[in-house]
Amino acid sequence: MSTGFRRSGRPTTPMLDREIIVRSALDLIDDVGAKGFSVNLLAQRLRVRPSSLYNHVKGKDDILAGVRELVAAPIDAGVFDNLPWDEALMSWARLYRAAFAAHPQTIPLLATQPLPGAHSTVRMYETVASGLERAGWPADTVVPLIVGIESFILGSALDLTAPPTMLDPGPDSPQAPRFTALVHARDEVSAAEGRPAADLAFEFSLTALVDGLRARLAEQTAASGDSRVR
Amino acid sequence: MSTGFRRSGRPTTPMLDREIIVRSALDLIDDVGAKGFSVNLLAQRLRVRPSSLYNHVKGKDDILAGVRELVAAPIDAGVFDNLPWDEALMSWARLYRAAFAAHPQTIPLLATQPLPGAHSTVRMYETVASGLERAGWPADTVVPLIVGIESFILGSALDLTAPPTMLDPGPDSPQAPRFTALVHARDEVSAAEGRPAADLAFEFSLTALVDGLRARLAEQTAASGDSRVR
DNA sequence: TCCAAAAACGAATGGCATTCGTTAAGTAGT
DNA sequence: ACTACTTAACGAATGCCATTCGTTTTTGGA
Repeated sequence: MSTGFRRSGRPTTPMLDREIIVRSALDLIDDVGAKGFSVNLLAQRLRVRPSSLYNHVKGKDDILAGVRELVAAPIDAGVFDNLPWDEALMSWARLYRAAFAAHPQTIPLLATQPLPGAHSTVRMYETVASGLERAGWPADTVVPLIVGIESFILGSALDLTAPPTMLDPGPDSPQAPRFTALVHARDEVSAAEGRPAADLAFEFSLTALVDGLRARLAEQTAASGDSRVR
Repeated sequence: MSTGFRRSGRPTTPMLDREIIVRSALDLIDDVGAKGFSVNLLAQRLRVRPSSLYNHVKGKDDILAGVRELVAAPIDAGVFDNLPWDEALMSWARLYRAAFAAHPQTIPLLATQPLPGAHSTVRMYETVASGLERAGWPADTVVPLIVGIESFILGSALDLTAPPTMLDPGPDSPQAPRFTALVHARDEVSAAEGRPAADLAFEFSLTALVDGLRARLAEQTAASGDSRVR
């Protein structure tokens, strides 16, 4: 019968490994938010002293890198192998945003820190880039396109962390009558369709962005007399 | 002759006010980066004990809110009063991004924290929203449009904090041959034009986004038989 | 069987934001 | 001019944080 604490010395069965730590960290962030997350609290949850974690993990940044991999895991670029580039791009963008939307509390923690050179990440970029190149995008435009849409996705993810309604101090703010009215118009549509306003904004701009890209590609292939597959 | 330190008690001439603190904070962040910034270090720069700051400012978050106002000050939505909506939107987006690009170290600090309800911010939204409404955008689409383009801008600002070149581990990474080649193609264009790659990506996608928006508006006004100014 | 590595603890370090009590100087009212 | 209040600085203390190091115990391979 355990007395509830453990003396010094290696335990008979290990309490920790990287996997356990990282998964528990994600749970903790989901529970207490980015601001509340700390290594000490994580150790407490794992029934372990904070210093024990450092046998498996380099430090807080390393833990967050692991959390990032976990959150990003469901982002599958495989759609680029099966769909036309424009449909694939939209699917990928939705998956990407949905992955972060599933853990909105992690966004402030993960958005800033530079992305990991993890294999999975590089493989994803390779798939997306190859798909766009195959579709006929000029070599020097593929990476800017990816960077641009990724910026949009990440910015939209950040938007998820903002308070749900943009601004609504008093019954209506006399400072910005038009803006206030337009926010209400948006909210009504959101309520009528039963979808969060942030989702509608994302779809609206994603559609516009991809429409614009389609037009640009058509223009470019017409000008160069190029004829590629899809 | 001062001995270099000050005893307790109110000083003969005040050392601090909110303005001084906030401006110095921005300078400090520009110098030492988001990670290096701390209230203690700021106090040290101001030749003052940390606790003195709390006579003028509520805390670190309050300081950052002030920094945000400072950084965002040059974002002028006045273009919406003088230009067609699409040109105004692009000008505004460039100003917005440039404001953050002028202080890239602040981005990790400011991107996450929810935006302030400052008067200047609300006024800006009012101007933008009114401009778009005047141009014929349906009431329920104006706010989604603003949210979308703002997400893109903020995401692009975050991109500025990332290492300049996206990925380039060895001479070429065998994991992602196409992607690596396409990064190089982008870098060559960037070098040839003498502009940072991030700028080109921003312009590329901003153009596509606004192109898509233009098409959507044309479609909508045609469908509804509407005829507005501009 | 012995020994190095692994994996836990416990104590300590230095940094952090913030609070509180103290002190001294301006300020307003009598 | 004396008093009382407010202002704005200091100094000490609190409680949190991430991280390091030395110690202890157990495991697993030679």
